[in-house]
Amino acid sequence: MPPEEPSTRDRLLDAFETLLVTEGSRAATLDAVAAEAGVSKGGLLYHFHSKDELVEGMLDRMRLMGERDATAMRTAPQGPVDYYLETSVDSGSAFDRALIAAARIAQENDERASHALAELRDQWFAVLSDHLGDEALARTIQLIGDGLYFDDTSGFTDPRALEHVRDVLARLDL
Amino acid sequence: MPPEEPSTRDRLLDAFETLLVTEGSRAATLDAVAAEAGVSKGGLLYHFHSKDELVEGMLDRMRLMGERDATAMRTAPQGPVDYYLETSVDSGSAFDRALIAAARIAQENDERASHALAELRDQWFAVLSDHLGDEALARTIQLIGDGLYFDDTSGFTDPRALEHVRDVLARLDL
DNA sequence: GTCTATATTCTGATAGAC
DNA sequence: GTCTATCAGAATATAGAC
Repeated sequence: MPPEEPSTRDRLLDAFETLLVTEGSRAATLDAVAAEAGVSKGGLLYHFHSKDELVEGMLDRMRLMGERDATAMRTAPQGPVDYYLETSVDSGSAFDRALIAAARIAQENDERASHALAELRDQWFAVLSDHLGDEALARTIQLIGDGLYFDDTSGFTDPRALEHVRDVLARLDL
Repeated sequence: MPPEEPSTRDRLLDAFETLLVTEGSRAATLDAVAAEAGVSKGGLLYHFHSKDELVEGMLDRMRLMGERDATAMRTAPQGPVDYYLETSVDSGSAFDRALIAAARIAQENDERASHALAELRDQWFAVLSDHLGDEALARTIQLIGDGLYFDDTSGFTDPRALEHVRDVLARLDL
């Protein structure tokens, strides 16, 4: 069967994430989300009764994608380290967008978002640590990934950053 | 002479930064900033005619602290690398608070904030690169610093992170 | 399921008293 | 320099028509 059109509900979550990522949390109003998704505010509020429910819907979807990502990382042909570093620079994937959006929400002092992100990080660290058998190295690589991610989402783009990291890791026989 | 009391102007900038860092940009309203600084909204608007001027005042103050930080990094007794990594975990200093606050503003699509932060990053990279004579290593260390900073400001605290990084850098004869 | 209309509160900003 | 009073517009949310 052909791929289904995204439901209005999913288009609303997409719109919410897009606004959070590109314009920040102050711009992600119900009005703006509805307009971005091409529905009225009343239409939005039928699917999500409040802004809080919009946040919860977004985090639920992110957690689902997180499960799949951890599996992909464990079984990646290039190995978990390279998979992790590659996916730390924003590929524009739906998962990346969800992660950045959740980080924006977490910064507004939202415990649910902070907690969901912390759980994802713990999963990633477990995969790296299991694979490398070296906690210090696993943590350092996670920090490099965090740095790549932070730079990328902050607009500090160095196109050669990943190449430089691989160069340095090679000196550690990785 | 004794240290001066902070001016109302400085207390307003402090309050703005504190709210941005602890509760995010949505919470940093003029009302909230005035209350946090212990003045009325009218009092605030005497010193800063608009929210935009508040942002500019904050960035100006941050740039000033940035100049001093770059000098301190170049002349640090423990060397630039360790100085940089140490100051990448939030020490609670006024400069750290300003950096985090500026990052929050930058995320709201503010070019002035993004540009000011990019200039600071270029200064830090120049000091690291000059000292190490190795661009790949300098960039990797900057990424680790970014990761430490990101984790710290996101509430992902690993008290042994810095220790782990030092361990790995030692394997590179640093 | 989606829309329009409306109520309520919040936000940024002005004017003018003290 | 700081305050109170006030306003226009935005933001979240409800009610009810279609």
